[in-house]
Amino acid sequence: MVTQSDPVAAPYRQRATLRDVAAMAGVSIKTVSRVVNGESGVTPAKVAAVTRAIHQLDYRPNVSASALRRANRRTAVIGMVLEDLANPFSSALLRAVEDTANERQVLILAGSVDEDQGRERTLVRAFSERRVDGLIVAPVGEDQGYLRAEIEAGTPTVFVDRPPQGIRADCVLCDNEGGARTAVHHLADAGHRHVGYLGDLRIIPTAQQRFAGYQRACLERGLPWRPADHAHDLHTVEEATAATVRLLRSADPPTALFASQNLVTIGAIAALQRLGLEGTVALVGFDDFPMADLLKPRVSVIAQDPARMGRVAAELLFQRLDGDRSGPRRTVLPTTTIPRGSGEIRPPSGAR
Amino acid sequence: MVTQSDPVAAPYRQRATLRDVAAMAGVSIKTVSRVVNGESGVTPAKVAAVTRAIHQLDYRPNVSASALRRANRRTAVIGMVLEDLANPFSSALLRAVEDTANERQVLILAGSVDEDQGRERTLVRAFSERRVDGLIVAPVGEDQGYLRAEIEAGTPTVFVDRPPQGIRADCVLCDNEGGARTAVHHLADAGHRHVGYLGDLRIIPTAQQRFAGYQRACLERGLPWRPADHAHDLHTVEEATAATVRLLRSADPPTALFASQNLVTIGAIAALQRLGLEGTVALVGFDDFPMADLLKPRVSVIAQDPARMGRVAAELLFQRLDGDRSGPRRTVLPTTTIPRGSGEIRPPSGAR
DNA sequence: GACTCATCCGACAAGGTTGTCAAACGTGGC
DNA sequence: GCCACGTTTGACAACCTTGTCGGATGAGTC
Repeated sequence: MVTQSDPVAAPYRQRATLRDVAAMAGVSIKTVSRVVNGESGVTPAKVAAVTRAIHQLDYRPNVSASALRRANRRTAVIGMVLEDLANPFSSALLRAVEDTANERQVLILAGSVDEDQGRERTLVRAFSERRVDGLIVAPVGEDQGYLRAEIEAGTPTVFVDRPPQGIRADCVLCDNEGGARTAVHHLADAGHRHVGYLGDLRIIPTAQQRFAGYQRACLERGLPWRPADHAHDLHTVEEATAATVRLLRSADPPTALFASQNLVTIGAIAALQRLGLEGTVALVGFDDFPMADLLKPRVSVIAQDPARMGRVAAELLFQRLDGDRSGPRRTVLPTTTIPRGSGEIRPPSGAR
Repeated sequence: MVTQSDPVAAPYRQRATLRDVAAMAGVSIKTVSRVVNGESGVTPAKVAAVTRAIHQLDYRPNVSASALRRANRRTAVIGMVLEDLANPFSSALLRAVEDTANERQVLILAGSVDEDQGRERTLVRAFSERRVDGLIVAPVGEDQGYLRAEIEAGTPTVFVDRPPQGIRADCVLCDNEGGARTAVHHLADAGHRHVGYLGDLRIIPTAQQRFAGYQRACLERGLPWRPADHAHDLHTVEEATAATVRLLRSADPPTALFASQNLVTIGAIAALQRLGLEGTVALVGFDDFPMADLLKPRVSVIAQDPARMGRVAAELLFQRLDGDRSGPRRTVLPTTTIPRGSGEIRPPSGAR
């Protein structure tokens, strides 16, 4: 790492305010305010004088001061609480919300919580202290009751990805149970009777729902129920790899795998490759990921649509901001099955 | 998509202010202010009364109003202008900056520009109107001179990934030329004499630098210079795939490829797979990507370290905010070569 | 010329907060 | 009981803006 530096320092110039512009244009500050906000009732001559002064001084309105005084108090900023800004799911959500917010000149404050409940609360508090107009929250904690005060104070809040607990509020979810169920049906359709389950932390509601979907499909297809084939609480690629290896080396290993999450799927693939079984053991993952169709075999997935989820959540939030005071709304988005190869591998002919 | 809704609406409760707390605690608002800010000179009895009132009213300080009045004017928010919040490079940068900012209770406003110069400017203006304390900008425009006013007004600005043009300012870059040069040397070491170049939009400075590195290495190793082997201005996976196919189907195709960017690398892989040449034609990509070591062959890359870049940039920004007024600093981070297989494929014995 | 009326404009207060300053209070020494 | 001194406290102004309101101006009508 190379750092170059050269010595210079210029004095800071104060930023111009309405008062400065007014002085230069020879009008009152209220008139400048009128021009800045495009209000009527200013003669063209004064508009021109003010506009000239604004450019000359490079005046920037102070939206914080404006929001403080303005009747509706809007700051034109919304807050987003996400699992991890660096993970593709969170960042796709963020990006979709950004695109929707952008149409309304609204900016986004975003933060990661990393499955830390305390962080979720401090982040919400920090946003609230900045008086964000609204919140979009992918909750990690076991109770979002603390958000009731925010919502009642007029900060609309939409939960995404995971439902809120301890409070009734707007949320946009994915059909986790249905998607997981479909995955197992898909594998059963290919002839598998013995499907392993690889799951995320059980405290996460979505993981619970996906396991419920797996369970339901097993019942529906009469697949044998063997707790030894269920690996739970896998939260990293490494954990998933290790668990997959363990599963496949057991006495009576599954002929197919359902991986309930992104990183878990990747861990499973790494394990399959290590054991040389990627062409033998079927695999369906929940949640699509980049490169899934460049791997060999190409990886079949149950895809969520985080961009759509973000868009729907943002649109709902803005409806609320536009005055929609109807009761809490719960939207469930469907999943899409993408067969690419790995999920269509048939069981070895000897398998029961 | 299923939406459920039920009809309820509660009236909004006004948010408590210093005045409300003061009234409840039976003190002046200034005393409450002192307690909130942990200033000395308040008797324990009053501190207790104020604290009780704060909890009872669920008081949230208004940091915007506070920043307006406070001497240093700090809002404890910084702005980040990035290429695309949804792409892994941008989001890794964002996340690293977040972690550094988090230690100081600073929040982040972030936005995507998508190679749109106009958007870069409107985003910076929007941040400036919110009076962010500092800016971290991955510039796309051809001139960042417009930022001089911001910087002179006391908003420290650090450029990342790409150097600013038209202004001398802090920046944190990656050694693009050196990394590209290393890639070609690596391929030449494996015996290749004929290395194709797949590059991003030539208006992007980093793309220029990487091409310069490619060129330099070709000269150093005496590799033949054939413009027909250079595909420029590839900005999507599809464009890269098409260009790669074209290159490899030409009369005298290269035996190795250097892909100057993430998406371009992925496009090249897709093309190689389509042509069945992934085991025959060597490939080194610039910038690592998830799954690179699960593909077959595993993909050799020149890795940048966006997390480190973000951390270094954030630290520099906070140094500036802490009063460091020394001259503009330019930091260049090294790249790392990660040989995984694709870059070590040897040319077919018949190749010149 | 007196009147109405609409338009344009600025004085003033307010939004939630903090910096300044001086008043009030308590303590200790004589 | 008086004074000096340090601590605690609140009144007030200010930060940058916008909402309210009333005054000034000019045109149009009788």
